[in-house]
Amino acid sequence: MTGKRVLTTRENAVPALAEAFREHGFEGASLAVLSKATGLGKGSLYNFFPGGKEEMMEAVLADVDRWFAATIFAPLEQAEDPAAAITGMIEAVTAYFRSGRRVCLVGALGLNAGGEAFATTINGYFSRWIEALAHCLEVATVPATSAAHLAEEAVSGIQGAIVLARALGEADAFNRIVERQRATLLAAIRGYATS
Amino acid sequence: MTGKRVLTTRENAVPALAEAFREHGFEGASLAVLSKATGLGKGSLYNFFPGGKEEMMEAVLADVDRWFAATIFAPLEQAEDPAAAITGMIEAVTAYFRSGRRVCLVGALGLNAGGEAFATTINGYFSRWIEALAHCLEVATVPATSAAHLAEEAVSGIQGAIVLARALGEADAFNRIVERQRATLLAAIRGYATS
DNA sequence: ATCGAGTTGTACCGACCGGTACAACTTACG
DNA sequence: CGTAAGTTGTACCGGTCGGTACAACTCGAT
Repeated sequence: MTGKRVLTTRENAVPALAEAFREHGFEGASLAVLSKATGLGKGSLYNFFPGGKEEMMEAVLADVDRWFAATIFAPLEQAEDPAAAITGMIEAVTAYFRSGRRVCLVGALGLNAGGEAFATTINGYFSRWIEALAHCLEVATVPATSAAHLAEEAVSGIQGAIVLARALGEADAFNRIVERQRATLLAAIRGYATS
Repeated sequence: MTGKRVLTTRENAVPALAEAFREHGFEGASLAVLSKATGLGKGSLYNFFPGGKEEMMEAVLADVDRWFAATIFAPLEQAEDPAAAITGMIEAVTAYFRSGRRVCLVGALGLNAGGEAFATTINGYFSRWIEALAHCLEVATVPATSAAHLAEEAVSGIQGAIVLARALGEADAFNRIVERQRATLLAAIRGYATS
């Protein structure tokens, strides 16, 4: 226990790894790419992440999950002000995904095979998001089944907005779609719960 | 011009290539994978696709585009019976994507970098889909701006449904979401065009 | 100054990558 | 049957993959 943390890098490198995985995918992000992205040599990377790429991705996913839990899930779950929580979610998501220019790491990982190793993490990410949003809607006037459907649709819609905005190279498409999601959710809160 | 087509394979191999690209992505689909998927050796593959993987993907995308144009876009564009065209679109899409178990090749290609080489094809696929659906809605009572928004939202929603169903490993999620899209579109046709 | 735990770059490994070359084969036509 | 165009498997190329080994280095504690 002499040298503690000389330059403290492991947690420091995670955001750079996340960006690299987002841009190139899990299989596409070679060690050369990850090394350049972090500024660390292979030796350093394997020193911090002995499990290799898989452990790096696990660390990234844990970091992403922590961020979403604190910034998005928690406000929805406590839901003292449902409308504000939903508006906050939309704004946070728009900023985080940079209007669709930035890919959702978890969603993309679930699409391409090779993400099977992280299946439970991926499932948990979306499950918790949907449940948190549904709970927030239930705290408002929305009945349980409608809340579940609306939540599922909103989370799905955000993912679709990312795909479409990327495909069209049109960030405004993301903003438009997500804004409509917000309006739908807020309308439901105000008592227009559909069947 | 003696040997015509001995076993006529080029067009015959495209569906197998498409499945391989869907399952492994563009970068993840190695020549070994493609060879096994098609049952053809590397020599045969390069005989039919001298441009390598890129030409194979182009052929696959052209095939996908042909299928969508004939099965989905054309009925929307002629739109003699808008409601029937929309219901047909939803049913065809559900069958094609196997309730989300099957990935949308074009959407996934747009997410992961490396699909940049096919950017215009990807853009065209989604643009035409949205425009065809919007035109179909316009043929019904829906005003132009609402039609454009609804169409954009529906196509985006289908992509999101694929992402979510895959992430949750729950095919029913796809069916639920897509069914709601159908209901929304048909409701709009019946005159409930929103702002 | 010395030591040792922690950190880093670099050389290297076998495996596999996309792609090429080419000999062996199949087949239609004369 | 002979031949040539078309098709196929296989060996091979340089390069890169993920991962390992290890010597050189940093730096706080003594």
